[in-house]
Amino acid sequence: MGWSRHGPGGRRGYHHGNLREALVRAALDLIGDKGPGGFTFADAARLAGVSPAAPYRHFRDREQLLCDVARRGFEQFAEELERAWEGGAPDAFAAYERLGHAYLSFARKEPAYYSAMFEAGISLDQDPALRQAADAAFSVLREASEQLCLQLPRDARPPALMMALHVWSLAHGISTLFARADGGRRKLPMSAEDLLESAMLIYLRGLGLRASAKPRRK
Amino acid sequence: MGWSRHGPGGRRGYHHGNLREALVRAALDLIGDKGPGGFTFADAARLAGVSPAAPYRHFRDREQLLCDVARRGFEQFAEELERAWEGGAPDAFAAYERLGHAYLSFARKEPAYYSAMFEAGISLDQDPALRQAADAAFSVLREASEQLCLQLPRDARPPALMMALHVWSLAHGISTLFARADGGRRKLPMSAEDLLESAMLIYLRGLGLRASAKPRRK
DNA sequence: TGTACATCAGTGAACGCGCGTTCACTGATGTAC
DNA sequence: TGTACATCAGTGAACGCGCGTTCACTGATGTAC
Repeated sequence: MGWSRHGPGGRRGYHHGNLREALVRAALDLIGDKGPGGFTFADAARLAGVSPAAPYRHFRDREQLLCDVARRGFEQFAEELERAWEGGAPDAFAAYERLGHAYLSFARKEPAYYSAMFEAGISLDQDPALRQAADAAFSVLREASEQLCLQLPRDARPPALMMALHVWSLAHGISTLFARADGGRRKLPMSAEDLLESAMLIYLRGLGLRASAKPRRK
Repeated sequence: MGWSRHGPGGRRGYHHGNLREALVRAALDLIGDKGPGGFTFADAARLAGVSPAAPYRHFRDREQLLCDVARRGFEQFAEELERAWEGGAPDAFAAYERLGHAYLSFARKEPAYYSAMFEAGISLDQDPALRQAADAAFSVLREASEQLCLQLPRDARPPALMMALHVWSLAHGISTLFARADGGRRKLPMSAEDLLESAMLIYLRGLGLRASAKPRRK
């Protein structure tokens, strides 16, 4: 089955119509099932309903397809982080927490993208567009950190880049250890979301940051 | 070459003498080179200098070999963490920091073990000894957290298990993102070690913990 | 101490399988005039 | 509007390869007596 050319609304006949997209979606499906190492070019072709030679019209090889998947993943990731941060409104502290939630939510909702982005072992250097997408995603976190830092007195501000790296590491660690689709490898006394939120609160308190005292009601 | 039967001190002849060990070491070598997904049973046999059928005398299949590697990894990991913690002497705060360093140091020094343990996708449930080894490693961190918590006034103590999970996630995130043998995917303004140390300091400060003020000189 | 025998731990050939990749090809689509 | 032709995006057969696994086997080792 999969996204063969016979889907409703899709073109039919000799030409698939949108094979490139179909291959990407097939790859995502397969990565979700078997991990980034377990997906094969031939499998993707089969799932898309074309012959094993067809993918070569669109991707040089398996690696390039994976790379494309990762790039799309980073782009979507950046979008979702951006949407969660929303310029730091209404206040930076609350928005920063939303950012953390969005990170975890993406890892949970799109495990295949997340695998391709972080666990497929592809180098960011092999494609400028990939690196750019990855940088864009990280920038959201970095800029949010910068803005949040502004709430501290000038002489108590940590380097925002370091702060971003700390939070990223924390979110990535929790995502990979506890937020897998398979329910994680270890029983937790709390959800991965709560785990990240509590860790971020403690970390931010360590920096001298606290939730603003203003009432949250609008 | 590899650990064939002709190594100095090894037995020679028809019987390998210590094939089981040799296969484990070959697997580690291969995982180090190509990741846990890239190693094959046949490859391990070749590297150990035996026929492709020989490994079946010692391991049911590739999965079981991987599982054995992971178990050994956790055992060594637990040992090194234990050694770093050293009962929390001379003071728990300093020992806790050593624990963080030991975590990162293991991930850096034994990337193949680390991959097998955390990235090979093997379930901890498939082998009681594996789970036990993994639990033992985590226990070191949990017990250290408990002990460190005792330095806080009773009404300000966080759940030690949560604290252990936070620190583990942080260390794991930094290890996988920045402490890979390939130098990491991203240029850092600081070493992974410094990154972890600074994050832990901030986190612990957030809990109300600080380095003891006593002079460290003996 | 020597011998017969059981058991252990390898061999090497063979198999079926699926993958990546190539090739000449062909049906479908788009465009110039 | 119609036709010729170039280009595009697929097909399907074929290949070499390495893997996992099995099988009957055999050399080496250990043990009973």
